[in-house]
Amino acid sequence: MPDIQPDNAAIAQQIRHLQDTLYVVNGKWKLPILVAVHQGNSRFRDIQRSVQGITTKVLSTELKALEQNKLVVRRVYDTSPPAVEYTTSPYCETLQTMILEMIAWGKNHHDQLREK
Amino acid sequence: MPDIQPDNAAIAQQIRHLQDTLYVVNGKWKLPILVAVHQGNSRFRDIQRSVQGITTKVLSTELKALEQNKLVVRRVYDTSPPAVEYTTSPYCETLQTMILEMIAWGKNHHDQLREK
DNA sequence: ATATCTGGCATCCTTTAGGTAACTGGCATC
DNA sequence: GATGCCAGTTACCTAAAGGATGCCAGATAT
Repeated sequence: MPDIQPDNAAIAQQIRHLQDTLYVVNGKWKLPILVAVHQGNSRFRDIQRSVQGITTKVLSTELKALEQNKLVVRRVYDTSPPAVEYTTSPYCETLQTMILEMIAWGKNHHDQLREK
Repeated sequence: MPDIQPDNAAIAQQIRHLQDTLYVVNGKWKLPILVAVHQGNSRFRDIQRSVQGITTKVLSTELKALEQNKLVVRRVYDTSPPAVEYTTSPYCETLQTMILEMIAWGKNHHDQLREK
C-alpha cells in the first residue's frame, strides 16, 4: 500500500517556480550582464569591457533576450553618431536580492575552496 | 583623457563571484534535484519522480556532479538488495536562502505574466 | 591621412547540454 | 516463469550555446 505523501504536490510546485526562474536567467552570461548594466555601464562597449571574455555577438544576443524579458531597456538617441544606452528596468530590481545572494554565495564558496 | 573609474575592479569582482556560483549551479536540473533531495527524496527513483521530465541518464550525471561539488552525499547500504541513499550535505544548507529567493522570484514572475 | 572609437551584423565552427532508447543483474512478486 | 522494481550504464543523436574572425560606416582624435 503506497503512502500518500501530501506534500509531494507542494514540492513539485516549488521546483516549477525554480525552473521558471532558471528559464529566464540561465546561461553563462545573462546575470553578469545584468550586474554590469545595473552598476552603471550603459554603453555596449563598456558592458563588454566589464563582462570579461564576452564577444560582441554573444553580448548582442543576450541583451536582446534580456530586453524581451523586460529586464533591460534599450534607448537609441538620434545624435550623431547615434548613441545607444542600456539600462536595467524597474522590474529588474526585483532580482536584486536573489543576485546579491548569488554573489555572496560565490564569494563564500571561493573562500571555502581556498581554505582547503 | 579617459576617466579612471575606481569601482570597475569591484564590479568585475562581483561578476566573478556570480560566475563562480553559476559554475556550480548552472543548468536546467541541478537546483531542482537539490530541492527534491533536500525535501526528503533519498532514493534514485523517488528523486526522478519528483523532478518531472528528467531521464535516468541526466539524473545520474547531475547527481555525480553534485556529489563532486560536495552538495550531495551518496551512501550505499550493503543490504539485499543493496539500497542507495542520497542526502544533501551540511554545506548544501548554505545555498538555502539563495534557492528560496529563486523560488520566490519564479513564483512572482509567473503571477506577473498571468496578470498581463 | 590614418588610426581608433562607436554599435553592432554575418559566417563559420566547436563544445556542451540534454534527450532517446535499449539493456543489465539481482531480487520480489504474481 | 513471466513481470516488474531498483539503480543505474552504454551508445547514439540533436539542438542550443558559445566562440573566432572579419567587416561596416560615421566620428573623433593624433
